[in-house]
Amino acid sequence: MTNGGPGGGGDPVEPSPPILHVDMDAFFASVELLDHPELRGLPVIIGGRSARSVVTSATYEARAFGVHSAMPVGAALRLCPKAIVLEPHMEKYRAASKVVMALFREVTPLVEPLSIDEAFLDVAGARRLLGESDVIAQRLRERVFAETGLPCSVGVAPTKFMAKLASGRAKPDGMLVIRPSEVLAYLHPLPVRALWGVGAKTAEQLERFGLRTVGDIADTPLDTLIRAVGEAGGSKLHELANGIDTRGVVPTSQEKSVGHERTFEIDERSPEVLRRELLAQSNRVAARLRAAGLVGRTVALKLRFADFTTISRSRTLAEPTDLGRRIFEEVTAVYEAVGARGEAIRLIGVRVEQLSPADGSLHQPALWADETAPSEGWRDAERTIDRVTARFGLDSVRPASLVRAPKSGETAEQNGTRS
DNA sequence: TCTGGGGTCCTAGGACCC
DNA sequence: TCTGGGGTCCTAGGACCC
Repeated sequence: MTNGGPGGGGDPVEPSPPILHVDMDAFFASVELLDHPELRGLPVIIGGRSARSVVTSATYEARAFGVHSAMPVGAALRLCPKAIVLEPHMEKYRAASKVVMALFREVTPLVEPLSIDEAFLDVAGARRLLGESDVIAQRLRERVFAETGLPCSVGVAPTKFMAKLASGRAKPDGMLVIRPSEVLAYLHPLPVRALWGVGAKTAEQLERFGLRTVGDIADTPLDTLIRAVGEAGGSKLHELANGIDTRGVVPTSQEKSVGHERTFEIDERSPEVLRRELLAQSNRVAARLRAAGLVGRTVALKLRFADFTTISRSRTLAEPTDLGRRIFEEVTAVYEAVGARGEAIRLIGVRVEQLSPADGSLHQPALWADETAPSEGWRDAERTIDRVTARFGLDSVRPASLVRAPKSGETAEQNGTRS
């Protein structure tokens, strides 16, 4: 309104959109290629060598054959017999992740890591110093590649959801800016599957209501959507489909749970082996809680049987804990209560939920103080183990099966689903 | 070569309290 | 003691994401 130009002149310049979504391309595979330059240009798959392992990342050369993450390695090799399979090295990926996240933080402190290989950046404030957001994004891409040799794609948009959509469309090694005025035109022709939170089941459900595109959803009354997919999902979908996404970029948020699980190469029936696995997992969960300065109140057991049916049983403690011994006690009691003794177990896992800071800042201290006092000895002992473990680098002995999949694969699939 | 491992969020029912 | 409704916590399962 303060603007001079009456009527004529150029249309007011649209502000450059404030949100960046940076997504590393085929992250694990790209990191491995740094150590194996001779494999560049070839189909490479990252995955374990056990019969039950899945693809956690694949180069674009492999994806051209239809390979994507979460696919069993065997199936991937059937599609692409010449693919080279490399075992994952999580420590390496975590280290690379730290480097790129640090580069992001040089642009703005408002960096929200979404997983090991992607993050949102709010550059609204950085624009005055660094230029328009598309310039920031392009420089960041160049910088990341120059410093790490790793390619990434960036989406630039007015909201988190649109930025993520844009980075997906920009892949690989690209950038896409979606301006506020372009949002709806961009969004509405896409299949519902493009919406955050719409997976196979929800898409199927929406299809039953005749809803195929994002535009269809935007045109549907809210109460119909809620009938289709539930209260929360319906409202979320309605907003996203109309380009509304009010979530801010939040640099830090507290973890809600910590867990470990393992799928056996061959289904396990031995109570002794399962007990030992629960003990090892309890200790690892506890060590991670202590390292993060957290305690948890709920201990959960997860079991997957030979036929893939999966159950979980949990118990809430009177007092939160970060002790492996306590977690183990509880989870074995829960396991015994299931009465699955002797059954073939495919997967077993331990998770601790309802986390809070160990210093008790959010808890009333006194009530149970007397009862917890005796366990302080154990806590000291476990802290000592943590220190020794860290000191001698025993962490790096952890099995390579601690794998987190990168976000690859999804975009190829999305592209494919368009009719 | 059937289906990993790390998570988050939502729903629904029951207990329990007011 | 024919009977309601809201709020919160706990548990189990499932969808979804990377």
